[in-house]
This record gives sequence, C-alpha cells and structure tokens, in this order.
Amino acid sequence: MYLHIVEDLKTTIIERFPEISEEEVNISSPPDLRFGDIAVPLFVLAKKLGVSFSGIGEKIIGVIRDLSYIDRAELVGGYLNLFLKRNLYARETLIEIFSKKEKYGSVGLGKEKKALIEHTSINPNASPHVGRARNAMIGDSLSRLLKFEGYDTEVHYYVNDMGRQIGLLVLIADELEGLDFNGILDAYVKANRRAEEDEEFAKRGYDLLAKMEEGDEETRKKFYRVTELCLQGQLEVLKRLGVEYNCFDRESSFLHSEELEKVLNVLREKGALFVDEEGRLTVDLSKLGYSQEEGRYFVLRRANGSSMYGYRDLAYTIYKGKRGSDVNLIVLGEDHKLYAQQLELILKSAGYSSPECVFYSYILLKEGKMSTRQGNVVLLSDFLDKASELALQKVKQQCVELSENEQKLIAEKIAVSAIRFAVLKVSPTKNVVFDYDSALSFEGDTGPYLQYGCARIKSILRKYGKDIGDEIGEDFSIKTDDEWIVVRRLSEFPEVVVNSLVQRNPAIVANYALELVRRFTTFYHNCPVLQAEEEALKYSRLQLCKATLQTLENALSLLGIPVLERM
RNA sequence: GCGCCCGUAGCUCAGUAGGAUAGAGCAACGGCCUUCUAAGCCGUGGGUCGUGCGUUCGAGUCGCACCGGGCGCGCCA
Repeated sequence: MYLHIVEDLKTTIIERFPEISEEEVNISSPPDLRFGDIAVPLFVLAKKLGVSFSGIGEKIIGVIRDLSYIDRAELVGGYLNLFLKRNLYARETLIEIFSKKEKYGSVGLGKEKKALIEHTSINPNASPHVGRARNAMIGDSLSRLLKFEGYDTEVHYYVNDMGRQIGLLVLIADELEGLDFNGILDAYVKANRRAEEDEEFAKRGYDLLAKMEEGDEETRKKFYRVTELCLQGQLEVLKRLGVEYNCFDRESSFLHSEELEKVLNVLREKGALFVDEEGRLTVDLSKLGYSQEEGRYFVLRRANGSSMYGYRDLAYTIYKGKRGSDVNLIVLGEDHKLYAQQLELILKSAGYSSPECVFYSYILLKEGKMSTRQGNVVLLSDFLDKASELALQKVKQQCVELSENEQKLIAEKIAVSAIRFAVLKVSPTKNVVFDYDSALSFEGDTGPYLQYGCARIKSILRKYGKDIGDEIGEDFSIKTDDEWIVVRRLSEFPEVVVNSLVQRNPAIVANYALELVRRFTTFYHNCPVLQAEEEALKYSRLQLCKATLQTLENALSLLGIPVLERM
C-alpha cells in the first residue's frame, strides 16, 4: 500500500510537471504525526520552477486532490504534508496482508530468477563460535530473503576438506584414536602447536597433503573421515540455529578443472604466471591491472606441487558461476577482502564472473578479539546451552500448565532468538562488541522481546476463541493514533524487505521488526482489544492484531527467529 | 608504510537513496500488576553525531585532511 502511494504520487507530480525528473521528486516521512503521514519536500521543485513554496505547493495540491486516499494537505515551511484517509488506508493494508498471508511483504523481486548463495563454510577443525556464526546468520537470513522474494535459491556450503591445517589434523587424529567432535578442537590446537615446534611434524603434514592430492585412496579416506566427523558436528550446532544448506561442495573435488586450465593459459599469455625463486607457481596481479605493491602476488601452488586454497577456490568459483544464477552471493569475513579482490581479478582476466561479496566485520568480546588459540571464544553451542537454561527458569514460572518437554522446546527457541537477533540487528560492516550478559538478559531490544510481542497477540486471539475473518467489514475503523501508527508501519513492510535484500543487510528487517513490536506494544497498553467499548471496535482491533501478527511472523521468519504460541 | 571498513548518550546499537526538534535498549533515578502475559509500559536525567575545512536552501548522512579503532598486505583458509 505504501509503495503504491509513493509511486502514485511521484507519477502524478511528474505528469503534471514534465520539467521535473523522477529523481527530483522526493517523498519522505514527516518526523511527527501532526505533520501528516507523507511529506513532499518542495525545495528542489520550487527552485527548479522558479516559484515560491506556496506556489508549487498549491499546484501539487491541485493535481493530487483527486487521489482517493489523500484526506487533506498542509503547507508547512518548505514541505507539503499529506494526511491519509486512515480508515481507507488501513482497510487496504489489511486486505493486502490477509490476502497474501505468509507472502505479505514480498514484491516478487526474484520471480522466475535463480539465486546462489554460499555462506558459513567453516574450516572443519573446530566448533563454531559466535564470531563465525555471524557468517551463518547473515547468510541464512539473506537466503531467506532471496527465497521470500521468489528466487529459486541454492544455498551452498564449501567444505574446506583440504589444506595445511586439515593435513595436520588428520595426522594427529591418526595418533589419537576414537576422536569425536568435541575432541577435534583440542586436537586442532595441539596439532598447530606441535607443527610450530616440530618442523618434522609440519613437513609430514605437507607431505600428506601432496599424497592426498595425488589421489592416494587410503589418504583420501582418512581426510574424509576426519572432515566429515567435524562437518556433521558443526552442522548440528548450526541446525540448532535453524541454519540449513542444500548443496555441499567439497574442496577436494576442485583439484582439477578444465576451465581453470583455460584461466592459467590466459594468465600465461599475459605474462602474469611465473614460478618464483622458491619454486611456487605464482600470479603477478600487476600484469592484470592491479596497482598496489601490497597483495600483488597470488600463490597457486607450493614448491612441492600441492595446490593452495586459492587455486581450488578459482575452480570452485567458476563452477558456481556456471550454475547460471541471476544473483551469485558469497558471505565473507572482512579479512577476505583483498583475497576476494585478487580472485576476481584473475577470473575477470579470463572472462569469468565473480560472486558478489557480502562482507561482515568481526564480533569482538569486551576483553578483545575472539581467538580460538587463546581459548578466548564464546562457542555457539555453549551460548545456546546457557541461554536455554536461563530461559527455562523463566518459562517454568510463566507456563506452569505446560509439560516439561514443551517448556524445554520453548526455552530453546528463546535462546535461538536471543543470539540471532543480537547478531542480526547490527549492520554487517560494523564491528560488534558481544556482551555475553546482555545477550542473555532477554530484556529490551532482544529477540525474546519480539517473541513476547507475538505471544501476547497470540494470547489475545486465543482468548477470543473464534476465527477472525479476512473480510474487512463496513464498520471497520481506526480510532486512535496508536492504532494508526501500527497500520502505517505494517504497510511499509514490503519496502523494508526490498531494502534489506537489495542492500544485502538483514539488520534492516531486524530493526523494522523491533520497531513494529514496540509500536504494537504501545497500542496494546493503550487500547483494550477484548474489552473494547463497542463490538465493531473490538473486531477492528482484533483484525489489526491478526495483521500485525502475520507481518511479524513474516519478518521473524526472514531472520530465522521462531514465533511462540506462549512464553 | 599502503589499501579497505568503522567512529552517534557512560555502555550496545538505530537513524530509511542530504530534509523538519538526532532515536531505542542497557545502566541510574521515579512511577504502573483485582484489566488482553510486568520477558512489559510511562516518566526524569544524559549528545558541540571523533576533529577541522568544504559542497548545499539544508549535512549524523556527500567530499577532502587529520585523529582513533578493526581488517588485510607471497608456500593459512
């Protein structure tokens, strides 16, 4: 509804004043309800046409007066403030929500289109910590946005089942028999420490890698066993968060690729490929237009012939590119920026496209950086356990009538919402300081607050007992500002979803959801629903509750936050 | 040193393609549970939007410089 009106206003104004371009017509929201619902700043228009604010303002009023949803217009300073017909607007908004239901908010941006997104792709050597999980949560939320907008979406997870660290891990796993997922983190730390101290051990790691790459069956099996064990453990934790994938691509299957050979030939032709003094096969990016000295060289193969991560990743990136997606995304930590740039440059030189990168900054602890080596990490599973336990205490008080099992399920969902919202509400490019205690508090701007808002609505609907129809009756009405503010916000959801997806930033939806709940809660406190003065008003408010719940459910599902019946 | 990202209240963050008096939460203080879930609500205090120039009718938002933090810069992934 909101998008409609903005478009409508723009075209109406442009049609009347052909000398004004579309970019010059700016529609904005007034800071306060008494300035109306929609504002048209007149500064640019007045200047362009060489008339006064009131001159242009009156003319615009003249052309938009006939638009059915405009109640009245006021000129204040350089603004033309428009007041909407509340009942009409609310009616249209609710009709749209009730007819689209779980699709409300989608404008079908991805209709008939394909999308591919790769995210998380953690090294199979440790239990994911909250910092790494930022990748998963952002990626998962973007996947949900893509699907919601109608994209046929593939979610890829790149299994880094090769490389130096995995080589070392396999070595040590051989020594420590019966290693389980929990033992891996320990083993990984041990392996790395030992490699630093013991050159012989480190060399054995590289040798093992080379053997793996040559295709030795026994070695391949060993690698597979260790990495699969770790991968499944990681996926289990991620699944607790509601994060899932539909394509797993093993790095070890990208050791050879015809396309990559083509790329290498192009590099040779351009004189960008050479063997350096240490015997490594290296790309000189300056031959491809790279202008800095720093990061100029990109090593493809070690002196012993084994491939580097980047080599395999080139093949993998080409593979993903060939899947013919209209959108090709990858979620990466900011530490990969230069690397991604280098990769893109190489692929571009041979005519291949690269994925669009969504970078996110690190999550820091109050004590400083998270570091697996120093044990200064918040493990995702630990956090979820702790949060779930705390939530359970509260649920036991609040939901006495439920079975212990049901209580536990609720507590777990509260824990998930706490972590997901804490991470997703912050824009990806920002460093976040993760405060363990406030993430566990469940009060204020938190996931549980959102769930609480939903649970309250559900409670009202449950108490009402009967189904609430989708038909908006003749006597439907919006009486108070509090109701109106909710309606306005509901109507803006489709625009929010588009912004969030286009800007590749789930935080936009997260903050929208927060604001919607806050506004609903104000309404909730000021306007009795079941005890409303008259029957018609009661039903109007019930329908508003239902519409709010639907919108909230849609928003929360984009964030992967579960909605609860009660809590 | 070079490159990219960030800098908004004591703390954690919003701020909608430059627009009207800069907003939340936490922490502090004061109120509200015989009324739809108090994981809530209302109120008070708290800001030269890192600093300085500049562009503009108008800058937290755009440009430049500086300061501070994060990340990266050839056998890690």
